[in-house]
Amino acid sequence: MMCQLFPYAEQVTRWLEPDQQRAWRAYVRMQGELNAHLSRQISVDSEISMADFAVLVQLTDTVDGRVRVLELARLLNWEKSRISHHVARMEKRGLVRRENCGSDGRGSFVVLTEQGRSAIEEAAPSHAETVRALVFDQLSDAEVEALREISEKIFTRLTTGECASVVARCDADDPMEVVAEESGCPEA
Amino acid sequence: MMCQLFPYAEQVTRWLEPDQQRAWRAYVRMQGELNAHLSRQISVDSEISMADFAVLVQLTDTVDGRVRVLELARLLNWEKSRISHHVARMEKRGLVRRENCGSDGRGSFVVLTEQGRSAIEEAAPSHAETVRALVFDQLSDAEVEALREISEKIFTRLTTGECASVVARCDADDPMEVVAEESGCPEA
DNA sequence: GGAACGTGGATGATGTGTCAACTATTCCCG
DNA sequence: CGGGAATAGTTGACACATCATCCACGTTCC
Repeated sequence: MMCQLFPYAEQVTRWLEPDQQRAWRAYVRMQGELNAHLSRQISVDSEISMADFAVLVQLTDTVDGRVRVLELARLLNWEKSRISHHVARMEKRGLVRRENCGSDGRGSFVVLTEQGRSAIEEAAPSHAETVRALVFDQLSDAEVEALREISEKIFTRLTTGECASVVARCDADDPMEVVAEESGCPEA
Repeated sequence: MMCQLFPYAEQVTRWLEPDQQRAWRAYVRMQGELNAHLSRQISVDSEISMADFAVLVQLTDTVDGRVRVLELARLLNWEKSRISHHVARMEKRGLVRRENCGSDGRGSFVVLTEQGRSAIEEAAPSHAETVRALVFDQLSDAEVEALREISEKIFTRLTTGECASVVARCDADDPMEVVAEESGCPEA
């Protein structure tokens, strides 16, 4: 590509090296395509979306299938208004329901319904299978390890120091573990 | 995590191995956070979004700053209705304008305006800097190489064979190169 | 020339994410 | 006890992506 954008002599921005540029392009392209593919797969194979799936996983992962709204936001690393809207939509479809919290008049629980439980039980196996087929069947053990290390390094950078302060989200100690947890569920 | 989802004896789904599970969790978490961070950064530091940026890059990358609508969709690997809606919004904000195509009565061009050009010229440097700081400053040369190879392997799997046929998008030979191109602009 | 079919593109409905208020409750401190 | 600050959660406006549908034009082939 010819970069025609910044023909300025006084350009001081540190652009990417050619190697970095190729890697970045490959990554961006891959993650966009992978996200799109996984979203499509789950919504075609079942009646729920990736976001629904994420919420349902968190609910399924508790003993009584009930989680406080902001706790859910924290677990998923979502904004509170996002979780609020999303729970409202899921409630309308019967996947969850809301219950008042007795001990705290402000709070409310999100509770898994039977319909919600069967929805995720239907969706999870093919989703896990897809992740395995698209990602891990392509990679060697060393590459899997490298993927983890690279991801952790970048994630650490994103969530420490001045970066973290920019983030307007619920600070989560364990965000976006959603698919990983289900997909990797080893003892089922 | 205790997987309480599928306590079925007849479970046949091949779940992920523990190592794969950790890698997947790290990846999902990282890419979610990185996407969010880049989107926020670009829209805070400038008047455009990541999607606007992507469109503007493609326009900037041609000699006359004009691209046919579906060509744009192909370049970005977007659906045609997505590009149509998005161009409409960008036109409303003065970043681009549409022009009829003389040689094909059905077609139309998307044309970069002066305002669009200054918008991307304002947005690009800090975006490139952010990508470099968040991603490549964290990685060794070997890791950059690994990231590229991993991404390419997965991308290849996504765009070949039965996978590709599921995709309802414009088949692009060079999709999502957007940020990479700008961020890596070496000769500016 | 014209019917059939493909292509370029727009449109409206719907679901989703973000931001900025806003309400209601609880906490804290004098 | 009273009053401000923090917390839990909702709401509305808006930007965005997807899907199905539609229309205008072009191509092909008879």
